[in-house]
Amino acid sequence: MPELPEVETVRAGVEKHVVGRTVATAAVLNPRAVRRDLAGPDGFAAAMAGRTFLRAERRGKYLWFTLGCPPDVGSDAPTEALLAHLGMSGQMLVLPPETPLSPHVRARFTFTDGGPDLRFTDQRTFGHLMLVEMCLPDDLSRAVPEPIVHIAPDPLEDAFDPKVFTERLLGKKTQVKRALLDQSLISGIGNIYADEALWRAKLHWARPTDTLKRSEISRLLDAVCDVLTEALKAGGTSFDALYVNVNGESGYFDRSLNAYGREGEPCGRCATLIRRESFMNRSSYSCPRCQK
DNA sequence: ACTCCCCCCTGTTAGC
DNA sequence: TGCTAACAGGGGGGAG
Repeated sequence: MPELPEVETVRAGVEKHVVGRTVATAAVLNPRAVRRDLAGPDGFAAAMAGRTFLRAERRGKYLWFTLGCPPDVGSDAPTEALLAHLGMSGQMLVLPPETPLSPHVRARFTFTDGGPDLRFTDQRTFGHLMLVEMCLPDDLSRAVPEPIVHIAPDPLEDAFDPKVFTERLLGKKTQVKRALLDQSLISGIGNIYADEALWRAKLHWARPTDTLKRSEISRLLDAVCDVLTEALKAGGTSFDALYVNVNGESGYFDRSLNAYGREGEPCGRCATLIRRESFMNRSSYSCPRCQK
């Protein structure tokens, strides 16, 4: 599942292959891929033609490409971006134009240089694309696409402030894992890395946030940063491939997981068997001894 | 205003 | 063997 490390891997890969190139044609093969774009499939496709990919950026699990305008559009037009979320199964494939379309290609961009296509491929269609305006959030920290101004900074970006996070966390009346998954509080963490960070910090997922000590929050943040950084390092080895392929389930970081998906296997610290508990109609994995 | 939960979707797998 | 049901889970939006 694409969480921050996987999305960053995709961002870096796409940056390498499409920045500086100009879209010749855009085609939406499944309208659901642009369901959040008010212009609809035809409007989206028409508006993307002639645009130049300028920069590839990311916050949490969202990535976007700032766009240059065609020459006939005034340079004072607001900065726009192609915003993407990979959902559960989204991929950004860079492939030669003659490559046959796989059944799950949802949107396709060809380029004026005749080079490789960009194909948004998404088996389960939880991901989406939209053409949006950039805007500055209230704290003026960093320009982001308008639809994601409510998404908090992720722990690996400069705009992330541990003090702000700590105070907001302490003010919440919820469980610590719910808070980690709340993208408006801290972004980029999904079910896998939440369990991994909680295991490293020796905290149980159901711990009420308003009972956390500041030292525990600090430990948790360190664990979050460590696990995301290590996973990013492991996932970053595929940058040189011609296409950028992300499949969280077969990712390189699998071997390094200490809790997630390891029900019945021994804890790496104390050898107690890892347990699985139901949580929000999903699974939470933890060590019964280390994470009381 | 805040928290919680359902639902969107499809391929794989477990179970009867 | 063949079918159904559970499961994977990000996040919007509505209910409470």
